[in-house]
Amino acid sequence: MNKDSLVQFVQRVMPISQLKAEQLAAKFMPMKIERNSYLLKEGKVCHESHFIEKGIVRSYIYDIEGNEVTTAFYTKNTFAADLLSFFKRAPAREYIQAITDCETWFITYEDMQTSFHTIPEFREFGRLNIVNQYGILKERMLSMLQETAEQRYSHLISSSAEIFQDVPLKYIATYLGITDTSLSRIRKEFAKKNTGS
Amino acid sequence: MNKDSLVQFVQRVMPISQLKAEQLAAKFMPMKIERNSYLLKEGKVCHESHFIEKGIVRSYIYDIEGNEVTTAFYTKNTFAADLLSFFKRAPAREYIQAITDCETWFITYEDMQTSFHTIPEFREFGRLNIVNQYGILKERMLSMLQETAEQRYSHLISSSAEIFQDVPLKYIATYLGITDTSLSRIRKEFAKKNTGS
DNA sequence: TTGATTTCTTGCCATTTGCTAAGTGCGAAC
DNA sequence: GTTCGCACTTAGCAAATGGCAAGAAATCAA
Repeated sequence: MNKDSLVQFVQRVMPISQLKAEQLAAKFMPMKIERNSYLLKEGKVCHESHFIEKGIVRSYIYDIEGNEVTTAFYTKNTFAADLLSFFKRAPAREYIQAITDCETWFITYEDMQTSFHTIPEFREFGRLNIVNQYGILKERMLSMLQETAEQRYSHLISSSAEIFQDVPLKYIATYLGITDTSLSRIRKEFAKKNTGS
Repeated sequence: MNKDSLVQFVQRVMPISQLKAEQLAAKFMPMKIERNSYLLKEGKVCHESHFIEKGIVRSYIYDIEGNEVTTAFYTKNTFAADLLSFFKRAPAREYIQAITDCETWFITYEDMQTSFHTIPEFREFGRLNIVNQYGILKERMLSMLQETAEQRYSHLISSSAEIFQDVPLKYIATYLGITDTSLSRIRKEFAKKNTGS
């Protein structure tokens, strides 16, 4: 397992030399995570941010009635962490769980703080990463505001088809803000519409 | 107009001495904004971040069908800006408009970058601010995933009653992800339920 | 393999929300 | 004061989604 994809990720986030990008990437350590194991549990402080090299991860919380609600999926070339807990050093409300076996590059909060102080580019990288997460969330917020469940499903399947290979549909349903029953119906309709084409 | 509320805001975001907080606040300049005027228009890069001293601001975009969708309300003691445009120096998709006459303390991107380089506490303040915005958005995302429109309305009215004094209901409706028709019905039901108590 | 468990689908009906259109009320402009 | 425009409400019907329960399919463990 080499760091190419992480280095390339850094370079996509901001303009930076290969050398500098490799310097940033050097601060990350490899980890293998078993299917179903947890990167984070509710009540704990999130100490690590994981760049996913391979595998699928999801985060979820329990709502007031005790139902699981999937808050995010993390796949290849994304960072999995509870940003709020990680940066505010506060207990997490979420669980973060590996859905498949995963390989990640991770950094601890302490190492990141050290790098923030010593490497200006790291600060910029960190800030842009948070901003990008914010952007993703905002995009999703908009889709909740204006789109139907079927449209959200359609977008998800075209942007993240790989999720459907490994993630149980009931998790995808709560991510889309609907019940597994509704998702099942939507899939049926969707398949009908997209068969002929 | 003095900077007390801004100084106090800084101190709520992070533990910091009065003196340091005042140093940070010193970087902000006052501005008066007229009702209905724009802090930002779609296509422009967001150059300023405004701490709202007084007044109400909303941000909105046009969806694919050309309908306005309210993306956020900003009231006293919050920062109004298009984070994505501001930090990525990219054209904004949103409009940000004053709903009432406003008074703000603002900082430009350039001044902020300078302060980031020279004042470590400013970096921390900036980062925590973004993280907090992320947290607010995440909270709202969760409410979209799990709550009914009436529950979202109920929460908004208890957390931000001041919005209802000045903001047309049709803007609040799109913020809640419903039509003004539905909001009207919900308000009727809500009033009925909460009359006796 | 077999049985048990979980996931997914389906049907029925209730509820929520949207769409369209009409009507009401209020304030601004003349 | 009258008229116009805008915001808001209301009504009737259609579409989307949820709740519940039963059954089918897939998965897991022994």
